[in-house]
Amino acid sequence: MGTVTKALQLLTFFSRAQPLIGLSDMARLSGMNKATVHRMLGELQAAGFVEQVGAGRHYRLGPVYMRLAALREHAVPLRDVVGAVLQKLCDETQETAHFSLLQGTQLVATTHAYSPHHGTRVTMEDAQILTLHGTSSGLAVLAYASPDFARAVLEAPLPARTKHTITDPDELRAKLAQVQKNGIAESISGFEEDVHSHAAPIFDAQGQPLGAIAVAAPVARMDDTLRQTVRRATQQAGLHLTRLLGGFPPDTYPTP
Amino acid sequence: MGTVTKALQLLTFFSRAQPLIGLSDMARLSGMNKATVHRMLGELQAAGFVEQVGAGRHYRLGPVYMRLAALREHAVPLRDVVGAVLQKLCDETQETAHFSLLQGTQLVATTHAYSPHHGTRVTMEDAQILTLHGTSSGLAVLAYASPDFARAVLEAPLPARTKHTITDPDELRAKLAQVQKNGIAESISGFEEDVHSHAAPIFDAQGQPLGAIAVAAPVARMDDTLRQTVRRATQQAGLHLTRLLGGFPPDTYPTP
DNA sequence: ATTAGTCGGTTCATTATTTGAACCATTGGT
DNA sequence: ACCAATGGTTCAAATAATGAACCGACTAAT
Repeated sequence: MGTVTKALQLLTFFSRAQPLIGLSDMARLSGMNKATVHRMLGELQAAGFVEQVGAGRHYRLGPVYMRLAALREHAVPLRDVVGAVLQKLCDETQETAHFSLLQGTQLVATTHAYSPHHGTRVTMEDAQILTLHGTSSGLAVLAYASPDFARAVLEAPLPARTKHTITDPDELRAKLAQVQKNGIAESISGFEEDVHSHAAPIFDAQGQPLGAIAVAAPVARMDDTLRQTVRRATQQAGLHLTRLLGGFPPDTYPTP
Repeated sequence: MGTVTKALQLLTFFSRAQPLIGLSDMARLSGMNKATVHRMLGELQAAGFVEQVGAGRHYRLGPVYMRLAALREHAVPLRDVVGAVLQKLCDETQETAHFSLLQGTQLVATTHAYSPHHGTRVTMEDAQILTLHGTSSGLAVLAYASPDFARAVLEAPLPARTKHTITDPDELRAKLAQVQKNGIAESISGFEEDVHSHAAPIFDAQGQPLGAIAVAAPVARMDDTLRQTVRRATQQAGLHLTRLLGGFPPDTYPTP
């Protein structure tokens, strides 16, 4: 492992739970010698990637990231980042993958990727508005939204898009509890007939859900093998995208 | 110079004008050997700090910055970053420094730092609203705001806070041209009597002014020496803060 | 008051990594 | 067909990274 890699690895130990790390801790965490870590932190500090909080105390992430993040966003707009994750999820599952963004109280499916693997596939309209109670994406968001928001949604009228749409608030509450337990939401024909979909929430920097990533397959194709694949891949993609967007799953989010 | 420093230096060559850099270019820019640069970019890429756009093509900034920027913001809120810059500016000039944020059409002075060096000093109210045409901060913002915004402000009634407030639109337009030329705005007793202030605009990631950083001194103390010091320090602080906040001065902004 | 165990930071001989000139294989322009 | 770029690779020589031991300062417990 090269020196640069080792130095950059140090940055990965910072987290919201541990924004300040001392020299000895860092040496322990990285498994490297204290002197080595000290020199590396010195170089990282000189470049602004890390800074020391007081006089000779702990280290924390430095001031360069705002600028670099802005440059990155300029070079690769979020749309492209989302698109790349969707493409990968789509390749892994061979089914339609889509991303939806919570805009106010509406969940809008903004981006999608189709798999060329099957002749039949679930298709999406552009900027389709998804119901919060009738889609897996909606349930994924609701399960991690603020209690106030979820209550408001469940107390409002719950239209049935299909004859399978769950419209009973209590039944929905039970479903949300299950989503919270598994970290992934599932909906069978609740929005479109013959569509079986799974979704994972995407979180912002405050740990609030900002949208969801989902995989939608024809009901007929959803056997147990595919279901396992989809669930695993969707949850991973969700965590990955959350991370890429600079967000953080809340502490209550289950680890896969 | 350590290897880590050299590798991190590579990241500084990316800019909005040059978001994609090839191996040879990078070697030229850094003055290092191509093989060295190649290995470093490889390590940076493995860590996600850089990525390759196509198959074996140019490099661009990687996906890690969103996350790191979010962590940094969590550890050090913007308020603290602004505060640190103000404190430094205040120390350098021995006068009151303040930062104001453009909120809609209102410019609000959100943070300030006082120098203990003099018995008399300019004091600020909390969340004081600054006029766009009567303060140096306002002029700094106006000079770099969109033409539509500036026109709308100049066509609206221009109240005079003091007898020195400039209220003639043409005279103001001339002043704005001067600000655009120098990159720094100046106002003498236009908002409060006996206050002589200088301000530099702060830009967001789109190159739009989001606020200003300013130094305000009693008129009596503003001799030529102090004026030079203040102008230099304010402009530097402005550029520095813009950079720290992930913003970019527009191409039209003069280099000091 | 003494001790023992931290901490951040430093030293320097040993070691392993980095370095760079020369070298491919491709590509695009003339 | 050629030339001059490009991205990428090789390997002996040069250099920088490493880590055990050490320092002084501090804290908590004895």
